[in-house]
Amino acid sequence: MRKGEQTRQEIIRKAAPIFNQKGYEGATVSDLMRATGLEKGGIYRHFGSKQELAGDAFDYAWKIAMDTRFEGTEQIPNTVDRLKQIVRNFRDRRTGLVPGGCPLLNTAIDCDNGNPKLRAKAHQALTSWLERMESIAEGGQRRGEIRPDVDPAKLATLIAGTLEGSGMVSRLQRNRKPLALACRHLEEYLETTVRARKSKTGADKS
Amino acid sequence: MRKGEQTRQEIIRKAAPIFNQKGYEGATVSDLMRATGLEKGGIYRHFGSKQELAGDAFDYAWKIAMDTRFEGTEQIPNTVDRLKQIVRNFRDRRTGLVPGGCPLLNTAIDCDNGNPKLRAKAHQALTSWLERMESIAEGGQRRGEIRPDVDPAKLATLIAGTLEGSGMVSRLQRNRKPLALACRHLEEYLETTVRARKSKTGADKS
DNA sequence: GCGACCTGGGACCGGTCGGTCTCATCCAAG
DNA sequence: CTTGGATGAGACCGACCGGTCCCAGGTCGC
Repeated sequence: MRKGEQTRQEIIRKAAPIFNQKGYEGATVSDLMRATGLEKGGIYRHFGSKQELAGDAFDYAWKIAMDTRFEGTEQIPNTVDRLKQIVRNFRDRRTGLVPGGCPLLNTAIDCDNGNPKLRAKAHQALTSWLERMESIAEGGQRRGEIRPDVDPAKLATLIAGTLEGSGMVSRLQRNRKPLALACRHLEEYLETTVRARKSKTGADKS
Repeated sequence: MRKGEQTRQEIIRKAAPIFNQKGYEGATVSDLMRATGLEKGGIYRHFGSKQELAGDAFDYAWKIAMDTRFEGTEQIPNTVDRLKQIVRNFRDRRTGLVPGGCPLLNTAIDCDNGNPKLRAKAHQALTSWLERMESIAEGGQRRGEIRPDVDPAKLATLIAGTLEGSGMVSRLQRNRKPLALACRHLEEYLETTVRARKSKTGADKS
C-alpha cells in the first residue's frame, strides 16, 4: 500500500489548484482527469467522492497558506514585531502557494450556501488562523509588549478581515496596491494602538 | 411590449437571490424555473443565455446594495460624518438586500477564473463604489473637513477592503461581531486620522 | 371584434455531469 | 518465479446540464 498513497497525494497536489481556481461546482472530474493524467477509475479508487477529494485538496492548500503566512515569524522575539511580520508575509509571500488566491476566502464564499462539509472546513480553518494570532497577542500582553486594553481575539479578527478583504480588492483590480495599503494601515495600527508604551507602569520581567 | 418587460423584470428579481447564493455555476436553469414558476422556454424568450440573465441579476442585486449603503447619507452635511454613516449602513442595513451576502464579493470570487463577462461587471461595480466614496472624501478635503494629507482613493479602498473582508468573516462565523468590530475600527480611524482638526489654518467658508 | 404579434409551454437535443464496475496489468512478498 | 492483492483503464450509467424550437393561447393595437 505504498504506491497507492503516493498517487493519492499526487492527485491532491494536482487537484488543489483546480478546486481553488474554479470552485467546487466549477471544477469537474474531467478537469481533474486532465490535470492528473489519470482516468476516472484511477481517481475514484483513492477517493469516495468528489467532495472527499475537494476536502483533502482544501486541507492541502490551507496548510501551505498557513505555513507561508507564519514562515519565519516564530523566532521574532517581540510579539508586535511578529504580528507585523505576519501581516507583511500575507502581502509578500506568494510563491509556493496554491494558485487561485486565498483558499479560505474562496471556499467560504463558494460553499456559503450548500456544501456544509466544505463550509465547516473553511470555518475551522478561519478559527485556527485566528487562534494562532490571538495566542501571539495574548503572549505579548503577558510580557507587557501589548497594551492591556487590547482584546487579542478582536485584534486577530480585525487583522484577518482587513487582509482578506483587501486581498479580494487587489485580486479584482489585478493590482497589488490595495493589499499593500491595508498592510501599511495595519502596521501603523499595531505600532500606535497595540504596542505598549515604554514608559508608565513599565514594571514586569517578573 | 409591456407584459414581456414585466415578466423579464420579475425573472431578474427572482433569479438574483439564486445566483447570489449559489454562484453562476451552482445556479442551474432548473433552479430558476422553480423560482420563477416559468418553463424553460418562458425564461429563454427574455434572455439570450444564462450568462446574460446572470449579468442582469448582478446589476439588480448591486444596485440595491449601493442604494442601501448610501441610503440617508446624502443629506449629512459633514463629509466625515457621511463616511461614518456609510460604514454604519454597511453593518446595519441588511433588510431589502438580495439574500446571499455582498454581490460584489460573491461575484468577484466566483468569476475570478473563467467568466470574464461577469468578472468585468464586478470590477466595474467595485470601481463605481470606490469612486463614490472617493469623491465624498475629495469634497471633504476641499471644504477643509478632511486633512489634506489623506489620499481619497486610498481611504475609499481601505474602507471597502476592511468592510468586505470583515463581512466575509462574519458570514463564515455566522456572527455579527467581526463586522461590527471592523466598523468601530473604521469609525475611530475616520475620527482620529481623517477628520481635520478644528484649530490651525481653519479658514474657509469662502 | 378582428387579426397580428407577443408570450410562454414543454418536448426535445447533444453533451457532460458525478459515479460505478469489470477486467487487465502491475508490483511486491513469499 | 509464483501468486494474490493493489492499482488504474475505460466502457458504461442515469441524471441533468444549457439551449432550441414549434405551437397553442393570450394580448394588444386597430
